[in-house]
Amino acid sequence: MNERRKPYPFDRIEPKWQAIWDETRSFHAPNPGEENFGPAKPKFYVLDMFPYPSGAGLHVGHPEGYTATDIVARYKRLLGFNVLHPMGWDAFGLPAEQYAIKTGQHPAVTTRENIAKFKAQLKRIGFSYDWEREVNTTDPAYYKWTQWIFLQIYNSWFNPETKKAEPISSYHGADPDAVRLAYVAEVPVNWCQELGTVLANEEVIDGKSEVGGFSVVRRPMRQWMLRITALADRLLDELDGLNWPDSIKALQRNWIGRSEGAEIRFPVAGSAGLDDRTPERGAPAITVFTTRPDTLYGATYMVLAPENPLVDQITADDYLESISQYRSAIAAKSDLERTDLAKEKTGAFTGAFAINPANNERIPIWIADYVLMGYGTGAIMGVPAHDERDLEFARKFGLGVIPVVQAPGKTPEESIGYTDVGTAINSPLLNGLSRADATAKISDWLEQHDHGRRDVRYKLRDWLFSRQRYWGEPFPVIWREGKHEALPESELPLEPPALEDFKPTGTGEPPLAKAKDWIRYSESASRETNTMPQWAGSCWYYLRFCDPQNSKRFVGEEPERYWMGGGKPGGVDLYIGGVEHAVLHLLYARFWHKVLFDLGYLSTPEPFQRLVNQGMILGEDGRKMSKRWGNVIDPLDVIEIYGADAFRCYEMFMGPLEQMKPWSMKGVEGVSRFLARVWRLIMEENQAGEWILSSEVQEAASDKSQVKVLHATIKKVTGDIETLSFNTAISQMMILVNALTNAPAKPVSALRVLLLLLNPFAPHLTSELWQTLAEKFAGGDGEITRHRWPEHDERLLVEDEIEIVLQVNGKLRDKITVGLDATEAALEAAALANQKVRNAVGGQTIRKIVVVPKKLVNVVAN
RNA sequence: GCCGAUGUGGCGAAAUGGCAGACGCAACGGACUUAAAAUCCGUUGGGCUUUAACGGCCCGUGCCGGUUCGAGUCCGGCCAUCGGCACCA
Repeated sequence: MNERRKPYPFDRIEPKWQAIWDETRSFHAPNPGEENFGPAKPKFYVLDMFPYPSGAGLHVGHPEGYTATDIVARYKRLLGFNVLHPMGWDAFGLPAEQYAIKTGQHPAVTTRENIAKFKAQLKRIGFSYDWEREVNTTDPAYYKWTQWIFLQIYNSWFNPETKKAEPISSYHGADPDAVRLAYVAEVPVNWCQELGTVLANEEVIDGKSEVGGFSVVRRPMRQWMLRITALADRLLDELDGLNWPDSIKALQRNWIGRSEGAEIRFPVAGSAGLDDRTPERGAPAITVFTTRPDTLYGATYMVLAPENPLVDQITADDYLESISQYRSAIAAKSDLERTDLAKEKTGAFTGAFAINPANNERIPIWIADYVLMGYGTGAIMGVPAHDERDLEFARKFGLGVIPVVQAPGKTPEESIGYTDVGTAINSPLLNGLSRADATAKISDWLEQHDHGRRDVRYKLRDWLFSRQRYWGEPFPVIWREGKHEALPESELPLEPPALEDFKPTGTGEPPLAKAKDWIRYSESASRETNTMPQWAGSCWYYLRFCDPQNSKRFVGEEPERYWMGGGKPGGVDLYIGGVEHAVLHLLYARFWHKVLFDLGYLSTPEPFQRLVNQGMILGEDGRKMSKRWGNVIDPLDVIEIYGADAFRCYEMFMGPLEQMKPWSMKGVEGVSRFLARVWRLIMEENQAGEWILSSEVQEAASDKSQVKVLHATIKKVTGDIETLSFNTAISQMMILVNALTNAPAKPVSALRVLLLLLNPFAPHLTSELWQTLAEKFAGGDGEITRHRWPEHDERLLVEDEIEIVLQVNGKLRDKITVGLDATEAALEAAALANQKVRNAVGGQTIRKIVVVPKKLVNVVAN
């Protein structure tokens, strides 16, 4: 590529200003009590989702959100806010460890290198982070508090009466370990052999690991769990008050998956061939969960999940073999095969019967893999007339259909999906009732007769919180005689052992188990060898940013109150990041936050008040950027050619922040041209080819049309930054620059306003030009960042004459210019006198004339 | 299947129910230049029309309908694309 002349010297001014900002601590946000803290200033906390510092460095997706928050941060500072705008590193996690295993380098080393690279790249883009607040989740001074928070969770329980997390000391039951918010359970988990670890449900996509895409199997293991389900209702209900995209709220609601219904108990009647004999061995009843208790009369069979332990107790001797065969066949299937919707229903009869409590009918009990052990009670009542899946099963195995609610003029089978229009039939207690009434009545009846009770179930599972990996926070827990205990707070941070070999063991035993000395805690106690998942550190980093150096507390009370609480509605004022965290990070962080809030450590119940997701940036070919397509754009390459300011502005000019949009180098060039035009408004080249202040820059007054466009721009840019409509803000500044370019004289006052408006977008360019103007013209002393955001004067936007649109039957016919004070009658008269309007009306009769003052006249005729 | 988002020129896009396509890209024309690049100025949704000239007329925001003096925008019903969830009882 031939060396072309830079349109303006960004390669000189960008490093210059980045150095000045560092030296003068331009973007340090003082905490209450700190030097230079202004108590009168309102606070604004604007946060990015901190990155995982991968070896590949930044891609163009990172700076999209970061530029948006940086513009808001710089704008709010100019408005006089005390702005918290921090950055840090989510540095624990699988990729660093996988890389370490491959290269033999310790993950701490690669992590340190990657962070240095990321940080240099971010600085190169000119972000105004307060680097004095940098945090790193793998720093013992940080994860000390991650471990401490785990202990707070471990030492609490959810009190159903207060609906709050409380210290475990307020629990008066026999076994506190049964109610802790962090507990150990032997549960079927997602085991990934390739990664050598278990994974949370949220980390498994289509039966494969989210990281690496390796296959994941179900396997029972003893694991640490966090009781997030206890907070399910609050996590659901408190979404309502948040300023988040509806789509993200919907994703979380969907993930929590609240269903209201009832638990119903069906007594087991006896085995086939042993009519009506009460069984002697166990299994007195099967409990099901249903969202449709009003269809109880239609239950013609029952189904247990194949894994349900009750199967062993109820299966009749003659059926033991066929049931056993079916269960083995199902166990051999992967999750993916099992959940394949297209496949036919399968199942096997247990030989046992249950009694429908509503009508005392004997109904057969089957097992089938369309019933899942993990949801509800692992058992259902089969109601073929009201559930398509049950109908399919009943048809295949001939299990009868009794309509309970029937649509008018439809057969029972046709009634499925139309039940709402009918009223109950074939249901002695419920006949004639609407669905809502029938549900209420049967629920009351079940409770009165002790056959069941109202119940709520969630799709949300408790959070599987342990991993069999090396590169994570060790649990601050020891084991003594088979029981877990919290490590004393004084022993935090608990650092992992310095292992030479940190590869997964392949057996499910964590790598830390290899560190025999480290494991041994005392004569009688040993350490927990699992580690925490990557999510742990990111669950609370936004809190640490408020007070990152505090060695006494995870966050000081006063800084927390100031940055997170104080003003209503509180919390992080603006949080921008990728949509991929809709149900993982954002749900986990809310959970931790609520527990800490309940325990009295925090001043607001929700962490993130306003959330925005930036859209993905695609390659120039419209495909997702990927090495495979060779369409990956490296931000540093772009900055090399066009400069950081052009890069920032282009990313914001591409289109709406939240929208997915393709990259265009031509587009970058266009924005770069715009910035060069701004430069040349103020600078010109002398004979020697040096840039000097342009002779056209003068201390003159702006003319009327300049004043108008200037104030329109102040108004538009201010409003657009508030709504994050950066693309239209830049458009408006282009209009202003075009107007100034055409003017023979460039008034200093107008230029200064332009520079202030553009400063959040192109901070280097505007800083340099501001300084250049200050050298010759009074009134601009000091850095641009110390000045005030301009305000527009509405009176200067008012036009003397306005253009009025003339329509006939809603179609544009002409435009006329009238005085501002034209009355409605005058407008009407002007319209009727207009030749084009008269032509359009022709011989028709005028029925009506609509006059919208200052806008239009519409003549309706036919 | 359920939930959510999106659909406007050659392209990225803009438009409190009131002039559709601001701004930018690309393209074309012009100025400057020995020439090119850069820069500056202009034209640019489609169609029809001999308009001498200021032009004139029709169509146009995924599709069908509705509300309204007036719909890209509001309402109802479809279609397509993308994303999420999915045998959750």
